[in-house]
Amino acid sequence: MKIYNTLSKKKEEFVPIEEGKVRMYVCGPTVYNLIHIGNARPMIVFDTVRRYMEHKGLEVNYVSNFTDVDDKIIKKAVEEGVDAAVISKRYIEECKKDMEAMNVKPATVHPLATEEIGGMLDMIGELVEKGYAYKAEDGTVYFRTRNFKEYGKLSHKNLDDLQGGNRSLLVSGEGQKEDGLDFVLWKPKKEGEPYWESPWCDGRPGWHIECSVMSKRYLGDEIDIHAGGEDLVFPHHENEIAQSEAANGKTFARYWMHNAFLNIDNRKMSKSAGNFFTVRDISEKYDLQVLRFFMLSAHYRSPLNFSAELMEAAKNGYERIVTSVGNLNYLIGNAAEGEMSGEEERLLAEAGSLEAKFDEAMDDDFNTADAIAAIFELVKFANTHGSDKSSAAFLTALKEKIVELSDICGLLVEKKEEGLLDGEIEGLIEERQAARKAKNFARADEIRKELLEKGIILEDTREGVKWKRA
RNA sequence: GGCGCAGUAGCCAAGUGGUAAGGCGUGGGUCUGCAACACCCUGAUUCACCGGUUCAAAUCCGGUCUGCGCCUCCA
Repeated sequence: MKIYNTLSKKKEEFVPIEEGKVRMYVCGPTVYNLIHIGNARPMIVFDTVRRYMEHKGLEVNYVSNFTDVDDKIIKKAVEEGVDAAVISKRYIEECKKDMEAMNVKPATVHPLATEEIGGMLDMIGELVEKGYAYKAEDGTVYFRTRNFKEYGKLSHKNLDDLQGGNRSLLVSGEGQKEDGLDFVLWKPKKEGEPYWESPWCDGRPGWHIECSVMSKRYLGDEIDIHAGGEDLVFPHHENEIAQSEAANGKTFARYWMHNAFLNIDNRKMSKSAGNFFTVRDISEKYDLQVLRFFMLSAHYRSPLNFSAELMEAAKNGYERIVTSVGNLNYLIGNAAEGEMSGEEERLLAEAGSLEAKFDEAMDDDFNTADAIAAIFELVKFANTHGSDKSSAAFLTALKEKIVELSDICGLLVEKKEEGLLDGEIEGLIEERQAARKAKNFARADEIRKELLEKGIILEDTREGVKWKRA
């Protein structure tokens, strides 16, 4: 299995620290609002990475935090006149609902920044002790960036170039830093804000220290994979490396994975540009499986553009897989029991090569676009070779292959047995069948239209009437 | 200004030295009362452009154009 490592800018063979086990940390969202579709990309992408690793038999300890103390949360709390914890709690719950609808597995642990303050105080204290951090006049604790010699190794930046980019000294507190590159580990409270006591001042942690500490607490000093959106490479992840490696004296993470951004209509998504969508917005129009399918249709390191048109195409593509599985299930229900024929066994072996293609794609830095192409080829194969003459064993084997590969991508393609239709609708379907038999097609079409208005789509197949919800 | 990414059919998107996967859409056909589903056929002599290296390039090198990202909160 090869993974592209931002550190080396190369694909590297993945070798876990401990054989058979993976320690993985994914930077989670700041919970000040419903998550947007940009937040959804890393969730879906890295959940897929996890699923594939688990499929390969690796045990993945997957940790993803919620940042629940932050300026934006406080701002929102002030607006609503409630406690910051009310805001973060609310949006964590909402986020979990969205994750479930996208079929993103809950992490092994979802730590909250506010519950890890003790660890942060410890790490900051250690950094101060080792000379990597210092307290300024007002109690703010800064990281002494230039003391960490490898600073810039992840983002491949040169410290002096960064210095040039640091144009403004107007940012509050800037004047008390020893160096423009130094960043905040702990900052003093402001009136009305949540705070914790510390040896330096009453205040709250800087953003970067949170992840360093939560990763250490749940995964140890040295982990296999640290992941997040590409915008986090600098400064967030660079700073995490500096903090963790300065404090722990060990390599923080061996592999750094970053997903590219999601754009909307070829523009960066932003509230001010008015092209901002939450996952909840999308769920009003689409099954979120469609969003998941869409996200996986391109490689995670390529920018992905989102538009209404592209979502429609994704919906049609996703439904092609669902329809095929539905048809297979239908055929299985009506197929005669019995052995697979020699020809069927030969065909099944042929289909096996498509599974190999899927694995090969995923092994190559999680090339989900290629992996999904393999699923489509399997769908085509099943549609072509599965018929009412096939054995149940053959049909079942084909179906299971499609469902299993889709499941590795976190795509649910087998529709659950829908609840029984209510009597009125069933009556209409029967009436329509009678009308069709009597060649009263006008009435038959009228009923079909009526049912469509109730969200029931009818399809007359060779085997009988099928229906599905719109 | 510094650092970096990308440009493959109408659209999306794999492919990083050996002669262009897959999906969506379009058009035609089979099936079907019709519709839907499905299947068959339909698509780039060509991979932004110009040079170069090579027996061989979408893939490597140089240059040009275009779009984008990071350097500041951001997935």
